[in-house]
Amino acid sequence: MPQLNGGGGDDLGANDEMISFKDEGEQEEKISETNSGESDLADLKSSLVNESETNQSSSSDSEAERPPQSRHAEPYRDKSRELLLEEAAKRQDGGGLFRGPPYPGYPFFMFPDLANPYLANGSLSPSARSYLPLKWPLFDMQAPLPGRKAGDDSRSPSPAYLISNKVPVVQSPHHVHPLAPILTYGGERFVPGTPPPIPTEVDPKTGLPRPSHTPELSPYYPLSPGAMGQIPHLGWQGQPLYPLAGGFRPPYPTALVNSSMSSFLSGRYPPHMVHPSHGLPPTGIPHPAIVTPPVKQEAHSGANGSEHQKQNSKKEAEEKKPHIKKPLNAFMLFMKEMRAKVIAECTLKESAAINQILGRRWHALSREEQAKYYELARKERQLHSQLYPGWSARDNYGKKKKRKREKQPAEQPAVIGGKRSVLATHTTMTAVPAITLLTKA
DNA sequence: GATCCTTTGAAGGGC
DNA sequence: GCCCTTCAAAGGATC
Repeated sequence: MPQLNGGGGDDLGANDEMISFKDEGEQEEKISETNSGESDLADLKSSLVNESETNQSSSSDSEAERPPQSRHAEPYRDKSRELLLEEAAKRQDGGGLFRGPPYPGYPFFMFPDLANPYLANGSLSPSARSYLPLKWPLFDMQAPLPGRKAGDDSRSPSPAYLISNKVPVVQSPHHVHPLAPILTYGGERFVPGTPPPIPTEVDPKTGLPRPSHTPELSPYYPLSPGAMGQIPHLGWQGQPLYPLAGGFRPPYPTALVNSSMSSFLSGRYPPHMVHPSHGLPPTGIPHPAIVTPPVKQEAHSGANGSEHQKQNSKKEAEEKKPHIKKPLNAFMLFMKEMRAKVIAECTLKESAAINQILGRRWHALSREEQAKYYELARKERQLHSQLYPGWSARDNYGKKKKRKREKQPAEQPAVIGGKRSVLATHTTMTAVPAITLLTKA
């Protein structure tokens, strides 16, 4: 269990999160990756292409030689890492000064007045002004981007790749904030110049009407805090953001900015109002972790009588329960951030291959960088638990139907679930997990 | 259309 | 406390 410190301080150093992952082999790998830059990408790509070569030269890969459970067998308890986390905590809680966030993934942590970015006269505070362009770079801010005139960009205001829900294979890094994926839990872009029909638009996925932001809404959302409750979700890919206190909506309640999350949530989102059975926070904005299952229209045959109807109604009631997803862990947050970048760099689209690359990059991250993701994930879990007190990850068990995996002899590690794992045979890197998977089975 | 693949981490049950 | 299983994201591949 994560050791969430219920006390006043922000528990930044959940020790159990600091898992050892650096053995000698990985250090070597890290060094090599650091030195070679993107060479690992090219290596991996070539390895994915050239199966036989990789298999024959697998001994060079340090990860392949690493004991499968080494990371878990040696839990990381480095004091220096704890100190780093403490330092991060101090920066978050005590600073009060907006500094360039060492990790842009959660700049709001460094933004002490996010909860109330308004001055007494109702205008946006200077710090909020400086923050918002960072937070929503897709907005046409008053200050144009360097080398780009405002309103002069042919890609603006509504380039196709901004409208698309899909992550473009190649996209301009100037337009998409590198952290947009993890900032918003999705890919639905906010397009300043192409306001959707008013007052509602239909979610293509759910088919349900959803409110849309209107042109009246400034990109800065300089609304009074009271008015913000009326603002519909600003998430993308149909996935709303977390509810927001204050004048605009970051992916998490701005209570994350400081350590007053508990008071914020207790005052704004009483547990009974955010209970899973309810599914919606008081703003009417569902948590991004919620996925409402589509209502199936089943043909009722009157022959089976009430028994069948009872079963159906029970089934329907089960289906109507909003599916609250697990909060993302550190690696998932990292993946959301980096996926588009990797896709753009290597033109790979297959998630399995991309995830392998991301896994290597994850290991290549410095401890400080990883700690930031761990911290972000911890906040995520904390918020999730506050929003859905009764929720358990176990609730989602069995909702994903999985095919039964046939047990395979250890001599055939590349065959998983009756299907040949191409990637596992392509790279020694994945041979270990594949084997581990089989041994588990 | 559903599931697999692939990654890491969190969580919970079983022993 | 350790081990195992499941799920979280993502999209092409496969069933």
